Amino acid sequence: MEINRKQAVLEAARKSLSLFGYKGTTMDQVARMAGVSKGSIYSFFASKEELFDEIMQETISEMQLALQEAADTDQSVFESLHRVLFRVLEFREQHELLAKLYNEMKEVGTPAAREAVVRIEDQILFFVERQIQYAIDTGKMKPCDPKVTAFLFLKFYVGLVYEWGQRNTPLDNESISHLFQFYFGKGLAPVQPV
Amino acid sequence: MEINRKQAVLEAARKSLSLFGYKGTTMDQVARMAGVSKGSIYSFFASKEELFDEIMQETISEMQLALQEAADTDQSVFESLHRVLFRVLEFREQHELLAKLYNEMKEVGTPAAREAVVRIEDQILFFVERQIQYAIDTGKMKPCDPKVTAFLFLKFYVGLVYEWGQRNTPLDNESISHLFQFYFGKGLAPVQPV
Amino acid sequence: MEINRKQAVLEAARKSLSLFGYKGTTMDQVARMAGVSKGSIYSFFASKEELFDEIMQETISEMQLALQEAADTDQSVFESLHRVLFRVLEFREQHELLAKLYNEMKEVGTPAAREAVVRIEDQILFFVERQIQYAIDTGKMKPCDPKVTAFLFLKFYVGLVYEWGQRNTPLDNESISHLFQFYFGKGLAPVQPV
Amino acid sequence: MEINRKQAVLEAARKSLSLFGYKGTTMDQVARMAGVSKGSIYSFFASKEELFDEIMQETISEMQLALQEAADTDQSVFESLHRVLFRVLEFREQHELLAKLYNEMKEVGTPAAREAVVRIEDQILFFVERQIQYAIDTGKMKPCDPKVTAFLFLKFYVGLVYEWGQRNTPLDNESISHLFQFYFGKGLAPVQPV
DNA sequence: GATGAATGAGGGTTCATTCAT
DNA sequence: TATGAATGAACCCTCATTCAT
Repeated sequence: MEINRKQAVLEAARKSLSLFGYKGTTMDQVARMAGVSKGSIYSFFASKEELFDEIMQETISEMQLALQEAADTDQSVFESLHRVLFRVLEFREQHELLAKLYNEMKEVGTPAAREAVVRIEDQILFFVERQIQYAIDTGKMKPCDPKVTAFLFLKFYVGLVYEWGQRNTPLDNESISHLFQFYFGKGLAPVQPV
Repeated sequence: MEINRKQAVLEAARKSLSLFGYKGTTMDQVARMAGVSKGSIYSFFASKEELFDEIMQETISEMQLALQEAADTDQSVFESLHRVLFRVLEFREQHELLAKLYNEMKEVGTPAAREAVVRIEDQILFFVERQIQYAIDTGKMKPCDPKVTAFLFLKFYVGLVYEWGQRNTPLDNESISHLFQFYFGKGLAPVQPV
Repeated sequence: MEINRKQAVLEAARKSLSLFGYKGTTMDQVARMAGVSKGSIYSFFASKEELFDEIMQETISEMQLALQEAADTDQSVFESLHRVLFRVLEFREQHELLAKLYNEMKEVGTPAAREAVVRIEDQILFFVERQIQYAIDTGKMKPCDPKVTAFLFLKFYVGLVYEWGQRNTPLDNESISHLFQFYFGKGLAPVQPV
Repeated sequence: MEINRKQAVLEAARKSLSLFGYKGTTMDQVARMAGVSKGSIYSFFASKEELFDEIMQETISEMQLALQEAADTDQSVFESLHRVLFRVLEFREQHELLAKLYNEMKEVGTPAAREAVVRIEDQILFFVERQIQYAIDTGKMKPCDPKVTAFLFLKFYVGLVYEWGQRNTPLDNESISHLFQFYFGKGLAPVQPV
């Protein structure tokens, strides 16, 4: 039973963090959302900060594992790239959470937590960057700055996947894949530009 | 003299909000930064919330005005589009502030303030959307969903302008303009795809 | 078996009280030190307060018994006096504990517990007082206020026995006895003892 | 007005500490006793600990100053000794407070505060010790261990002055002086004083 | 009007006590 | 019966808001 209760706390905290941020999340609220008492939270986590550190570490570990898996299988460039970005899709909420906390934590976070957020972002970016570089080298992509391109790929994905869905009909994964190919692959200029 | 004092408060509050967010901003800090007493703030604004509502309204008004100006002058489609997006660039910080507060305010903000943030985003998006629709209709752009495209344009801009600069060498406006044309105009696919 | 468990709790509680005081002693700590569960403590004692009341009562009973024994045996005045004070020596720690709790309990203690502490002190003092009065009456001691003298005897003993040892090399019982005779014996003995 | 309020807080805190100890003293209680709000305390002192550090430092400074004054004036041994001990009398409550906190602080106190308590006790003892040593050297006192004797003098005084009065009719300073001379004076004086 | 000292509700945390197992 | 996970009242501290000067 303990594991479920701890998980419930983590779940509630994750949700509250996404909705209200670090300062906006009170232990009372987390306790209420998790259906446990305030005191119980402190039997699992020594402090509010440690609770949120654990959420970060957990999220980061999951993402790292996913990236590793995606990177390990050797396949064609575009497939690999898609796989990685789709992996990121699956972590849409976690990613959003990290980004949010990253911003708020500039002020209050532990150095360790902030480091971790920067690291995971960097890892994703670096992985995408390598795929792009390889695509360029093998002539599958026009020459471009791989760092900037990787950054924009990520923005594009997170935007479509997470933010678009907040105020419009969410897009399914296939649509997102098509849009990705449409905008980045072909460009918007008409074939015979005026 | 009163107007200057009120402006100083607004300026200080805007700065503190950008740096520390809503909860991280204390009235003491705003008073100190503005060089006025805490009591004075309350002679201008009934509450912390009202102060920040006013900042939002002000920001939104400025952005609306800028958009209006950009929209009013009748010019070729791409120029108009660029002008609008460049206008948005000039409000990079305000925009970031709005986004930040929008997230944090989900909890504490007045409904009015939250409405306002949504509205301004919608206005920008709608304006860009119309430009895109017009470009499509006149054959200057490949057929595409104008709503999604407008959304991605904005993400792209905000990403390059604000977020890229947070951890890399910031890009000047010209570079951003070139990158915009490069990615969206031509696409990344090589001319003779393999 | 139950008796042993209860005794273990009492022992642990007494130790923790000596070291950390009433507020500094947690039920968790007592349970850990006694090697029983927290719940078990509550099967023996209705509350933290009752547990410590019982420690007081127990300590007081032991001291009363010792005093009674010392008082019952009829011997010469000085011997009797010494025996009583040496009895008190043997309870040095309990006595210290009582004094400590007495002070801290002013706030939280039950009236009964506080009464008890006052009573035991009074009993000791009264016993010593009688010995002194008898010594005066039989010309073995210079006339003096027996109440004040009893009080000072006790201070003297507790000071030498408990407090001196906290920051200096502790004195053995014989040394203390000598010092007692040295300071009080000679000072109070008449020039021509009867 | 501020000074009075701060003084009121110090006064209330000192009182509460004497009555209930460190843990038994709540900031709410101090605020109530001082007639100020809880928040006000924190405008004078950064934390509960700092408040009590200040009380200790203050007490210690006063006692040091008093000792210095008493020590500086050069007079006959007994007079000087009395003056010092009477000085100590005047600080009866502070002294009691220090001793109490010293015990409780073993667990929770800052190292600085604990150091300070030990230091002041040592200073008093050392001063008395020197007086005694001098008295022995000049034949005004029987040979004895000056350290132990100093310790007992202090116990004697504090006992008579502070503790006796808690449960009996308090003694005035003159009575105490007489008792001191009666118990220690005669006992220690050589039969044929020089 | 301008000031900032004063207030107290609310947040994080601890721990005596309870109760399902 | 014995356990210790769970509870929540109460503690220390912060900060938006008020009001005497």
